[in-house]
Amino acid sequence: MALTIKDIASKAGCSISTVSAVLSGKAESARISKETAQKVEDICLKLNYKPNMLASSLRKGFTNTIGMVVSDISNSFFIKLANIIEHEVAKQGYQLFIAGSDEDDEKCSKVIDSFVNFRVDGLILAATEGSKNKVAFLNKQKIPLVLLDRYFPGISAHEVVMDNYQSAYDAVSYLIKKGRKRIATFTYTTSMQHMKDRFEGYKSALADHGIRYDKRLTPPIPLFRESNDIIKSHIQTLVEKHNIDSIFFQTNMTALPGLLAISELGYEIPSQLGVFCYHDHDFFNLIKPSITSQHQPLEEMGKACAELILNEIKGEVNTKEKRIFASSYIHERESC
Amino acid sequence: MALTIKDIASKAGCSISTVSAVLSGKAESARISKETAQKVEDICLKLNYKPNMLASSLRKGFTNTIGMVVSDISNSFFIKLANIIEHEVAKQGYQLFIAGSDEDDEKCSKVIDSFVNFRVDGLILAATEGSKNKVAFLNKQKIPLVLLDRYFPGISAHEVVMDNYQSAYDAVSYLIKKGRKRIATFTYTTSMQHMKDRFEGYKSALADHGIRYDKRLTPPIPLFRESNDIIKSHIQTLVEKHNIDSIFFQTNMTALPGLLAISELGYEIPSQLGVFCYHDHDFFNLIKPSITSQHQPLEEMGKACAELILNEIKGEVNTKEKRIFASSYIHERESC
DNA sequence: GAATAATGTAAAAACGTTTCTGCAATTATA
DNA sequence: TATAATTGCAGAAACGTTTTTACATTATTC
Repeated sequence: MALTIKDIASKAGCSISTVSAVLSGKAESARISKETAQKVEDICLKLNYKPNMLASSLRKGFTNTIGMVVSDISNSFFIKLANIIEHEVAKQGYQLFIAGSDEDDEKCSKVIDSFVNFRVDGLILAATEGSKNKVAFLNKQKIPLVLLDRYFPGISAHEVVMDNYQSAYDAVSYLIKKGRKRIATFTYTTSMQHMKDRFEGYKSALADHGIRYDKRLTPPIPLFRESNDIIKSHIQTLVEKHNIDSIFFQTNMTALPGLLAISELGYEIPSQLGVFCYHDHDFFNLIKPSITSQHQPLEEMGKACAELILNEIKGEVNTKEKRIFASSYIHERESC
Repeated sequence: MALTIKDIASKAGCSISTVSAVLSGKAESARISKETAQKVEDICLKLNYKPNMLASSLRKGFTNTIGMVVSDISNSFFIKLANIIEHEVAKQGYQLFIAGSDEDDEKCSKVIDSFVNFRVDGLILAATEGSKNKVAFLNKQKIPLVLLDRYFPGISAHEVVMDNYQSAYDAVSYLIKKGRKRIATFTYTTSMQHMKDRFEGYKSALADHGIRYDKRLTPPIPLFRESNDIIKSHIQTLVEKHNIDSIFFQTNMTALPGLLAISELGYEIPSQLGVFCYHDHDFFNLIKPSITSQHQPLEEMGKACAELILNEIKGEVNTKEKRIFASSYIHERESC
């Protein structure tokens, strides 16, 4: 078994309380003599003592950890955010743990429970569609929580979200200004509000520019599991039967298979088909032609997220539910 | 504060040992009556009791968790592996925690310590260059460990690695067979063995095909931090001054900026410059022309990794250090 | 009908920390 | 020189579980 504070104490010829005081930097206030402190430290170093956080956290009542649940751990949007948040909270001595829900309600609930069981001090949550109750539960348990990217009408919580409506509106308006008139859009079927907002943005932009909304140009894409072929056949139909001149991809999840499909079908971007993606992506510079997208202020979002959760953990009770809105800007490239 | 087993016990009118037995599925063997068990379960459900894993693990002496440290959390190679491993170990009731070291020795050491302090039951480690001592330490502490991707000569440990030499050899041979003769290669400067192996593969392939090794075609790329410009200027020099006809990118870290640079410099792939990447990537199908690469058997590697670590945790002491070699196959596309 | 076995549960120790209280020895104060 | 304050530490309780042991009560066996 691993070394304990008790082993150190007996090697050093002192009590465990002395060791504890030294190790937690309280040697001064506990009036431990320099020599004793030094001896304890030397022994710990030599024996490579590693404190047991389970015991420590159990006793202290907090863990100095934050759990982050994202829908898709391979989505660069979330990974970049996670990196930023990780650095921010580390500055205050917190460690960030990241887990993915695979956009699955049950798994989302499970990883949240797991974090709660490990008594993380706070949670950052990019929730799944059916997590409303879970969020309500976390609220009731007064577990510090920040919702990221996704939110629920009727649930009040700290939130860091994007201006989904406006970004979509701007994107579609941009396409229209570029002369596109038959604009298809792809998103996955979901009841989540942030996606509804984007869809509304799409519709409003059309309406405001006098273009009739055509439901046939917005085929529903089921979430996950080889929707790639579905997307491909939809694109083919839309081009061949419905004469579209552009596509607005509302998510990474549809954009990446979509771009692949367009390439496989041999459609020319941007001459035959204009493309606009909601999320930016490192690779969009690499692809030829490069892909125009909305660019999200990840730095800003991550920092806001970190600040909100840390404030909540530290019990700044006065901070009433806050919703931070992040706005995007269009990264113009060659695809439309 | 959160509910405890004590609260449940008093609500149910029984002792905490009874509650514990029921909750840990030992109602039968502890001869708890059906009614009592049912009552306890009902109360837990109604009150939404969440067991405190800190206490539980402290007492039990294990956490049912595995820590995984990767060099770069945004590298799709590692994320995909992590996903596979996560699913595999979950089958046996283990939870995987993932952390990134950013290829930094100190951070790597820190996250390992953090995992050790939290008493994970095992560690999967894609080590950084200077982690040899850390690995030796983990060995000495008898902490179940599997090295992934990177290994250290002279350190014996369970390992899941690729056939770096052979993959590189095959890649370069492929380029040669396609008529390329002036083959540059890019990797980052490191003393890590897996990278040396790839380099040796490159050199052997040249030698075996009667091509003289030209050091000028293998410029050193410093690890991290805006090496993008360096890569770009190297590529330009190599093309303009050294007349290269192809590049073998040995890592994602050089391949992605490299491809971007080639695109920016306006060199034509594959006519002017052939490209071969060591790691496969989802986007390599999307880019035009699509990029030829070695394809790694991630499924196989992940499963091997999970099996090794689980065996070690369960104390199959008979399993002597094992090195699992995964071999790649060439995914032929259009870039060379 | 007495001894034995089975049933259902409670009590207590333990896991490795942190933290509060106590206390002897030394030094300072009056 | 007696009292008070300070110094340097030890002891013990507590955190929320799990697990072992103990112990009444009831049922079974001879």
